[in-house]
Amino acid sequence: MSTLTLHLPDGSTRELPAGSRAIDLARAIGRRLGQDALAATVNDVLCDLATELHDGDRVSIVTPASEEGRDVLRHSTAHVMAQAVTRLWPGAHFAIGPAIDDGFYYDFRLPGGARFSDEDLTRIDEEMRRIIAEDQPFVREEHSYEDGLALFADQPFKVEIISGVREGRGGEDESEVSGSVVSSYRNTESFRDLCRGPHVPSTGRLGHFALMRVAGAYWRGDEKREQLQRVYGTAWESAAALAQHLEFLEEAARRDHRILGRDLDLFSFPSELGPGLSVFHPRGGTIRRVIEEYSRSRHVAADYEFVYSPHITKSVLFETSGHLDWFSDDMYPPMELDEGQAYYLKPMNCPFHVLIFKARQRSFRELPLRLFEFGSVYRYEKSGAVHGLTRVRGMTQDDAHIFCTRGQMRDELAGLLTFVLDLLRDFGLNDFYLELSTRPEGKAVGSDEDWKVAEATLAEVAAAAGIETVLDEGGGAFYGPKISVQARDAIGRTHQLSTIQLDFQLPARFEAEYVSSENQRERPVMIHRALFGSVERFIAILVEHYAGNFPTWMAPEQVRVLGVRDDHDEYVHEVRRRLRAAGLRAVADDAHEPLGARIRRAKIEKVPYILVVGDDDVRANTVGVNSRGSDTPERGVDVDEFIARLSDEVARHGSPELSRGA
RNA sequence: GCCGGUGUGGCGCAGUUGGCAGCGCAGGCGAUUUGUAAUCGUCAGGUCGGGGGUUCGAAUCCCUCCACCGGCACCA
Repeated sequence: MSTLTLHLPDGSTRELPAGSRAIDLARAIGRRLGQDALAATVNDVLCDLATELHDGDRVSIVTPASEEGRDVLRHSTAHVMAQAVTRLWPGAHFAIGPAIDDGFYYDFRLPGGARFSDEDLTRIDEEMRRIIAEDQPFVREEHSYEDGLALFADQPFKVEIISGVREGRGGEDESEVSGSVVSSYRNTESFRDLCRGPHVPSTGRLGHFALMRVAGAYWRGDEKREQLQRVYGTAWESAAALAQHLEFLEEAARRDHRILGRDLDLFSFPSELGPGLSVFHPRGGTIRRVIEEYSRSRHVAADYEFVYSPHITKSVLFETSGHLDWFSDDMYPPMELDEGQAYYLKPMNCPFHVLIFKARQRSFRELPLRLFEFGSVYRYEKSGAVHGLTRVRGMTQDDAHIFCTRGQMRDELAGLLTFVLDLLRDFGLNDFYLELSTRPEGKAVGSDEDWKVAEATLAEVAAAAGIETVLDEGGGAFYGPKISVQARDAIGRTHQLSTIQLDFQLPARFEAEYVSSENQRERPVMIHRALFGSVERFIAILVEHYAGNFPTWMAPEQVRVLGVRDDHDEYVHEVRRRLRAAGLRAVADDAHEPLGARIRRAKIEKVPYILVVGDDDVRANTVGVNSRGSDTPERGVDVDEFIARLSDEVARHGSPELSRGA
């Protein structure tokens, strides 16, 4: 056959001479595409532009400004980095270097146990730019298993990868080795890397990258194995895209809740308390109280019962629950009391709620029984894990456990998911996807049958919710699978928020029972759920989502009242008194400073409304309104009208009746 | 826990080859009386993360511990 018929993504076909490669197709389609092309997808497989095409192939050309294109150029940039490092540190061993979100990394072992310093990043960067200027080709070569081992004989990590695949370990689809064929990419006579590809045609196509940081990383992610030196970089298709990403990182840094928490006087981590232990200051405390009160009101409306449990318990509770078997290393060590009785600080609330369920005989008529508690828990997080309010050693969960029959669980879960999403939307989060986490192999308890039913039920409910759902294989808890709600924040980052877990195990371990309509003792199903996760972490996410500009209903201080001169102070306090009488959080600033300075301070403190009052206002019973985010103040607003306006704004965001579906 | 980095008034920073710990903001006090993002002056505030060592002398050099930051691992 002398011509090939190729199918393009738009449904059209194109004829090319036999023996044509993907790059020939790109050039045939257009000169510009020929120049832009980085790789191709042939019959849904990503591959090099040099790939030879066959009659009937479905081909699309991969260009830089696409997910696949960025992946290819990031992965190729990682290879360039590996070459740069081996040039600078002859004898360096390199392990793996994949593309990741926003960039790439590569793991190295330097000769003599040397470590990268920050200055080394600059040297590596410069060397990489030299390699890019040399415009070295990426040449794919395939070798036999034995030749592959010989080629990489001086690279022990590569040898391990090659032989590992051969021995059937880690034969996943991302492998560089398939069957007996080992593929590599060669840039120069002296540098090649084991790789499945694809890569850009030559290093000259790269260059919009920045090396970010060096970090330690365990070989193969296993903490029992050697720790390597990992260099992270970011890489993009254009200088503009790179600049935009760096700007995004700066924006994220400006929103950092640890910084804003201090600047806005919300919370702190006194070193006297220890790592991961926070205190909430009055302003942060107000935000927290508003959030908690709102959550309570929504839970009341959804037929939850409110319960309370102590912070410590005898060990038997966590022996029965099984948590001591799994998590004792992550719990605060026990205190020995009463002749050797061990008491533990509680790391979670569920066993307490089971005891409340078991406190008396339960009838099917009581189910579903929904027990809610803002439960403070303590977990001995490893020292390297604590992070601001998002990973702490003491936190409060908005925790509830729902006891229901097997027949009820599907509807209960479906209703719960709606409840969760509604509540999160009320806090201004509205871009979600779900994650379905299944049985963790090797660390799960319970029968296969129970797990199957639980996973299937959750999958069904997730599907019915009509929200994008991704599978998290093996990510469930030891006692059951879970759905977690992932929320995207104002700058597009995702945070795992609510988790909903289905559990057949704890009721069995505690021998929880209810009496059915047939007068039989039956075992209830338990649903664990936390909507905020931890209140502390939720607040951290909201601080960053809003960049500290909390909506008025949550703002610690809603209004600040300033007089133009101090002889307006009496009226200032009068206005403040009326605002507070209307239930608004108002503060007067009567410091003897110029108005501009006091306005500036209020703006920096992100107060939603600044009221300025002067002679005209005293005379007319009005205020000047300077709203956050607006640079044109309103003058002469009637005080009662302002109060009504603000009360309405707060009520619309903060009441269950109005916010639900409104 | 592991790898790397950083610790100087509340915050942000400066501090030469080891030689009297400084600046700005914030804070107190006084003056100023201001219509929409910084009035002026003045005062106070530090065991330079803790401990040990070297030295005539340490914020500075060495050891060690702690905390924090970035990752890894972990995350009921």
